[in-house]
Amino acid sequence: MAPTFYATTPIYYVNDVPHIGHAYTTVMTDFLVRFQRLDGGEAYFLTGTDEHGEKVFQAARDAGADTQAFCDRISQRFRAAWEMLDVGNDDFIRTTQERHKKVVQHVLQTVYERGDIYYDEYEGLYCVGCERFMTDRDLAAGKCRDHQTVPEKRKEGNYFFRMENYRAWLNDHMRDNPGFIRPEGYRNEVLSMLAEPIGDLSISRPKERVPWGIALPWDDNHVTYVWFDALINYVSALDYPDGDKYPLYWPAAQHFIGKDILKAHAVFWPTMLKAAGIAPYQHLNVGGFLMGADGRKMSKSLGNVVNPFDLAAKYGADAVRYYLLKDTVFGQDSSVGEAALVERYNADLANDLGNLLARARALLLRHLEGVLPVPMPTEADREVMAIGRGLLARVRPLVEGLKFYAALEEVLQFVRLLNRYFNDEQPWVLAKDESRKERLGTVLYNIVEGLRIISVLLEPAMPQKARQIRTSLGLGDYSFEQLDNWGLAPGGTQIPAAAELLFPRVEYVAEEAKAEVAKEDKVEAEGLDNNLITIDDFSQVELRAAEVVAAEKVPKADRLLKLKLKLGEEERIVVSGIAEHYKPEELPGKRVVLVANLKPAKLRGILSQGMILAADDGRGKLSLVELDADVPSGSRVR
RNA sequence: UGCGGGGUGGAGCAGUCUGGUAGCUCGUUGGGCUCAUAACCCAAAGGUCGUAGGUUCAAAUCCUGCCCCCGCUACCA
Repeated sequence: MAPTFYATTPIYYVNDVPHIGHAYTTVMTDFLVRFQRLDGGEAYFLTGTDEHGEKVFQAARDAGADTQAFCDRISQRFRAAWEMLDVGNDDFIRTTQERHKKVVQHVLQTVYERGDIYYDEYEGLYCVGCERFMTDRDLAAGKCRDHQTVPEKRKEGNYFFRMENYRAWLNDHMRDNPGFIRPEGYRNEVLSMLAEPIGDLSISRPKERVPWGIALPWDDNHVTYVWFDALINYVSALDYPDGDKYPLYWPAAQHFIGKDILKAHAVFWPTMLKAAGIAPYQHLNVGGFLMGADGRKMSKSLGNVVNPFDLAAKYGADAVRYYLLKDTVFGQDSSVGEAALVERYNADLANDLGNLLARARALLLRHLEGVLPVPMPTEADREVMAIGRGLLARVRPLVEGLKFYAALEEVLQFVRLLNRYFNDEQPWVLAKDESRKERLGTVLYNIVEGLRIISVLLEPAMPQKARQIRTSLGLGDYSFEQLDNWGLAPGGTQIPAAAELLFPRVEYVAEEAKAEVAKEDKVEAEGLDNNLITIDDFSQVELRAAEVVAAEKVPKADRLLKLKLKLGEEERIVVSGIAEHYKPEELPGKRVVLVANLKPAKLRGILSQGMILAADDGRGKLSLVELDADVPSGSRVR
């Protein structure tokens, strides 16, 4: 690997508490950093929190907290989270720190003076309730989704970064440096973004609207937009431009991110760097998403959310780290769950690795007084020795290619080979024959020596357990340099008589998961108590029986059906999102319940005059509320 | 609707860029061993690599059409 390595995770936004997505990216980064260090290189590892912007300001206000105090609290939760997962970051930057603000202003000033920032007025739809401009997705039928009000047209002055001017340069840079963004799929995605104009980037917000941010150095009435602020953390943490760390580490910068923030890191950030006269980073390593055990996006209503910190408390940080590295393919979406973790843990760690250590220790203690002998290798030992010596050479390129799962599997294959060797050489039989004591010693030595190599190669994934393996064999620490030599475990070493079981087998009890879900449901139900409405509130809703006269699919919409309803003499058109649950032809004749006094809204160009009721099972399945056929249409429903 | 990812033995996944023995883990069946955490070792069964075409001496891999699943997105009054 390269002699120096500067690795960063994203700085995590404090409007959310740490979750498995954060943990995933952070563990991958920590693995690579530890690998690099053991491989004789130098590494500097940065993580931190992103604390400015509108959402944080609002979240603090909603929580009734002082903004900075709110940031302090959430930021601390991230620190604690990484401690819990044994993440060995060198620095933890916060965008509200003075050292960061200073650098953001310096970079802004530089780019401004170079003429790449200009002022422009922007007119858009502004919702007073939300206190922000609306995008198309915030609007439904011309109204704000949250406030049901028509937003007003408003003008706002903003500063813009001439990002478009750097599009051609970035495109060329990516062509010249194929590994700039990896894996390749994400590189292609960015290249296709760059094939079309990317526009200029708004980099400021008026202070009266968003007071929580870093003031622009030349205009105190504006604060820096969060992305322009946040991305700079990667250099501000190195005390750019004058600090010692900057020239040392920046040329070796590698960012690790999840695919959700690809554009900001692959397009905004390199063009910002170029405009500021800073060299681009070396690599952007993009990870996929972790899905629930069912392969679907994690969500509370699906009950498939995996909490890595609960798992770490239950099975240990190393088990969680190993699982995330071994059972996912970096760059691709992977599904994760507790049952799969337990299966992986039992198969790889308890049965194969832990058990190998236990059986070797048992024989050493019983027959050789716990003293590691000096080996006398024979022909039968050649395969084990050769594969053990060559292990690092096979693992390293896999790690460099970000194929962590394959790198760990390579090590596990060697663990399995040692178990086979154990069975073939039958040291427990050798022990019964005093004349074969030397052979017994050699076999046990080879297994210990194999475990030494294994423990060092697993150390980036499982720092605690790796040391525990060596401790229970009376061995100290080693670097990768000491792995291609067979025989470095010193003969004569006394192994400790007692040692804790390395990885006790665990059992996954599915019932516990169910109990958790029940608990969550209960909490949600209690939450509703505070949300009670009066009978008067309810009577404002006019529900009526209606008969479906006709139904047809709305073109170019997956979920929508256009229904013609009869309410006594009256006819109504209603658009309903039930197309995935009901076929148009099965609806005519059904008596349904209509919310008759709902304000009409346009959907896919069709005016919908009301809404029909359906039960939602929380798993995306809908079931219409139906009435007996003898209820006359138009009847009031109460 | 647009964009992206995926469909490989019973389950979960590699392999696809750089065509040429379909690999790993779990599970199943039979056997071995008794040092060890009911673990370890051996053997076997089980795959028309979503589908239909095309290119090629040769396709899981390259090209085209289609089907299905997932994510974001439009759309759930």
